[in-house]
Amino acid sequence: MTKVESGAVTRQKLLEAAETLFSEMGFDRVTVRDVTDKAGANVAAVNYHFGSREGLVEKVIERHISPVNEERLARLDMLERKSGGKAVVLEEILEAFVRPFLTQLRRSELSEKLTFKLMGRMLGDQAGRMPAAVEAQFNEVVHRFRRAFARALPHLDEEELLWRTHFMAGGMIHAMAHADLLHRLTRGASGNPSTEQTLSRFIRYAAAGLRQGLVPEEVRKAVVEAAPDAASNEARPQGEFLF
Amino acid sequence: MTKVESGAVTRQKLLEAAETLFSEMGFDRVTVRDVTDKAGANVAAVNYHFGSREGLVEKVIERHISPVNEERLARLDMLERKSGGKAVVLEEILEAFVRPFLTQLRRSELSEKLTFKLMGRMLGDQAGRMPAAVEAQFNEVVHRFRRAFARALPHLDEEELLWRTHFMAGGMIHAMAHADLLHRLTRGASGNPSTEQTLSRFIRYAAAGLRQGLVPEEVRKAVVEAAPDAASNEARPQGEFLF
DNA sequence: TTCCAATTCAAGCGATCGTTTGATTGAGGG
DNA sequence: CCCTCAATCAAACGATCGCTTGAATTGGAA
Repeated sequence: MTKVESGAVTRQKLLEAAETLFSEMGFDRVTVRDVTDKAGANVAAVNYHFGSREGLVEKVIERHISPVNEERLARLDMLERKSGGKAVVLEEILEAFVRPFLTQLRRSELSEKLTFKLMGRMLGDQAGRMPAAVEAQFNEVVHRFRRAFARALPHLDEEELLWRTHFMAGGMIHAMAHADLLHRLTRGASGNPSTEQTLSRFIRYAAAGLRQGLVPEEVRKAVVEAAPDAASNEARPQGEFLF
Repeated sequence: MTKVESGAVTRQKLLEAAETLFSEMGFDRVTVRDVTDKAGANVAAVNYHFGSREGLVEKVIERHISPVNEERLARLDMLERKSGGKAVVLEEILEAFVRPFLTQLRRSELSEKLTFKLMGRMLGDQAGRMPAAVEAQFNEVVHRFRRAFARALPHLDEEELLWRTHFMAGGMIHAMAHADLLHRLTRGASGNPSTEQTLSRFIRYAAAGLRQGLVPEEVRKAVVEAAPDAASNEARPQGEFLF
């Protein structure tokens, strides 16, 4: 093993051990020694490679969240380019919003259920543990998707939309956090439950809830054409909340 | 102050201090000394009155969750008695499921936003912090409401229902956990946002999602009458998950 | 008043926390 | 060959953790 490789290997082992432990026990219950023991490294390794315990936590979060948010924005970009000025279909927005988590599944070294549990912990967490860069990314995601939802659901005022998107995000986060349990409960009942099927279930559920109260198509069209870009001059609400 | 009162007062102060701190910082980040300092009590008071730190945590959880679950079951009882054998309307089940949290608001000494935040933490938490009695209560709640939902939504198979109810519960929990933020974001936009309005929003959102794909009434009736009690002999899934 | 039992208190227990230190290691370049 | 320097290590740092102890305090019973 070369000299430069050696450090990178330990660093990687620390990250993987931390990810596993964080997903199983939560960020607060895991000690630095838990991580270094599992990684087969010295106690000082965490501070050497990540500066501090919190530096390790932030790196773990960033490595899992950033690719998701990037793919979310890329997918939404593509949808909006494809639709050419018209509102994107609600189900497509929802897919752009959720599918990146499945992509991340394949990228990760962790098992499927641990990855989801970790995601659930990161998003459900109230403490401000997000690195500044990730938080800025979230602000962008929130802003972009909010506008997309607003255009796809022109019958909802700003406040109603805000609450409904929160109900939606909460369902997604909660389902991820407990995906292992749900899969265990349903296994055997109908064969092997695929994550793909769960994604489809969620999109159908959320789309119905978001659309609720939708006026008939003819009326909707009239409203949209009367105020085709009413959502563009909205005040951008300051972030703080995650998706 | 009488002798017997004195101990009860300190005990109460400890509980209230703990509730506030837990809701603000989470169960893990609060130390025993944080609690006793805020309560103006001695460090030993927690161990004297609650046996241990964990005993305090369990008492706080029990005091907030148990009344909610009791009211949930009482409301569902009443609905089922009222409907006389027929399936209860979905919106009524949802109200029986969520409204008890608003009742608890008035019972609590904490502010509205802190109570909700505390509820969100307790329900969203992955760690098994629930006292055994509360967990047994949750099992009852899950079982009873699952049956009620199954009867109100006969077009859904067991697996689909399980996922949808999880999406529903996640939306509720997430909204409670971030209720303070949401109210802050929407305040001013449309006057004073009432919790009552939020409850109504949630019920409409969740009902639409749960109903999604519902077959027309005539077909549904035929299905129900062909297998009027198919849900009664289901295997009762072991608990573990909360609502 | 005397006594008792519940409660509160200051002090400190051992354990464990995140972090630091200074020595040691070992592969790479001259 | 020796020197360099990133990397790892054992050891220990001060701080803080939950919890215990034994004495002091308190109000009500005898």
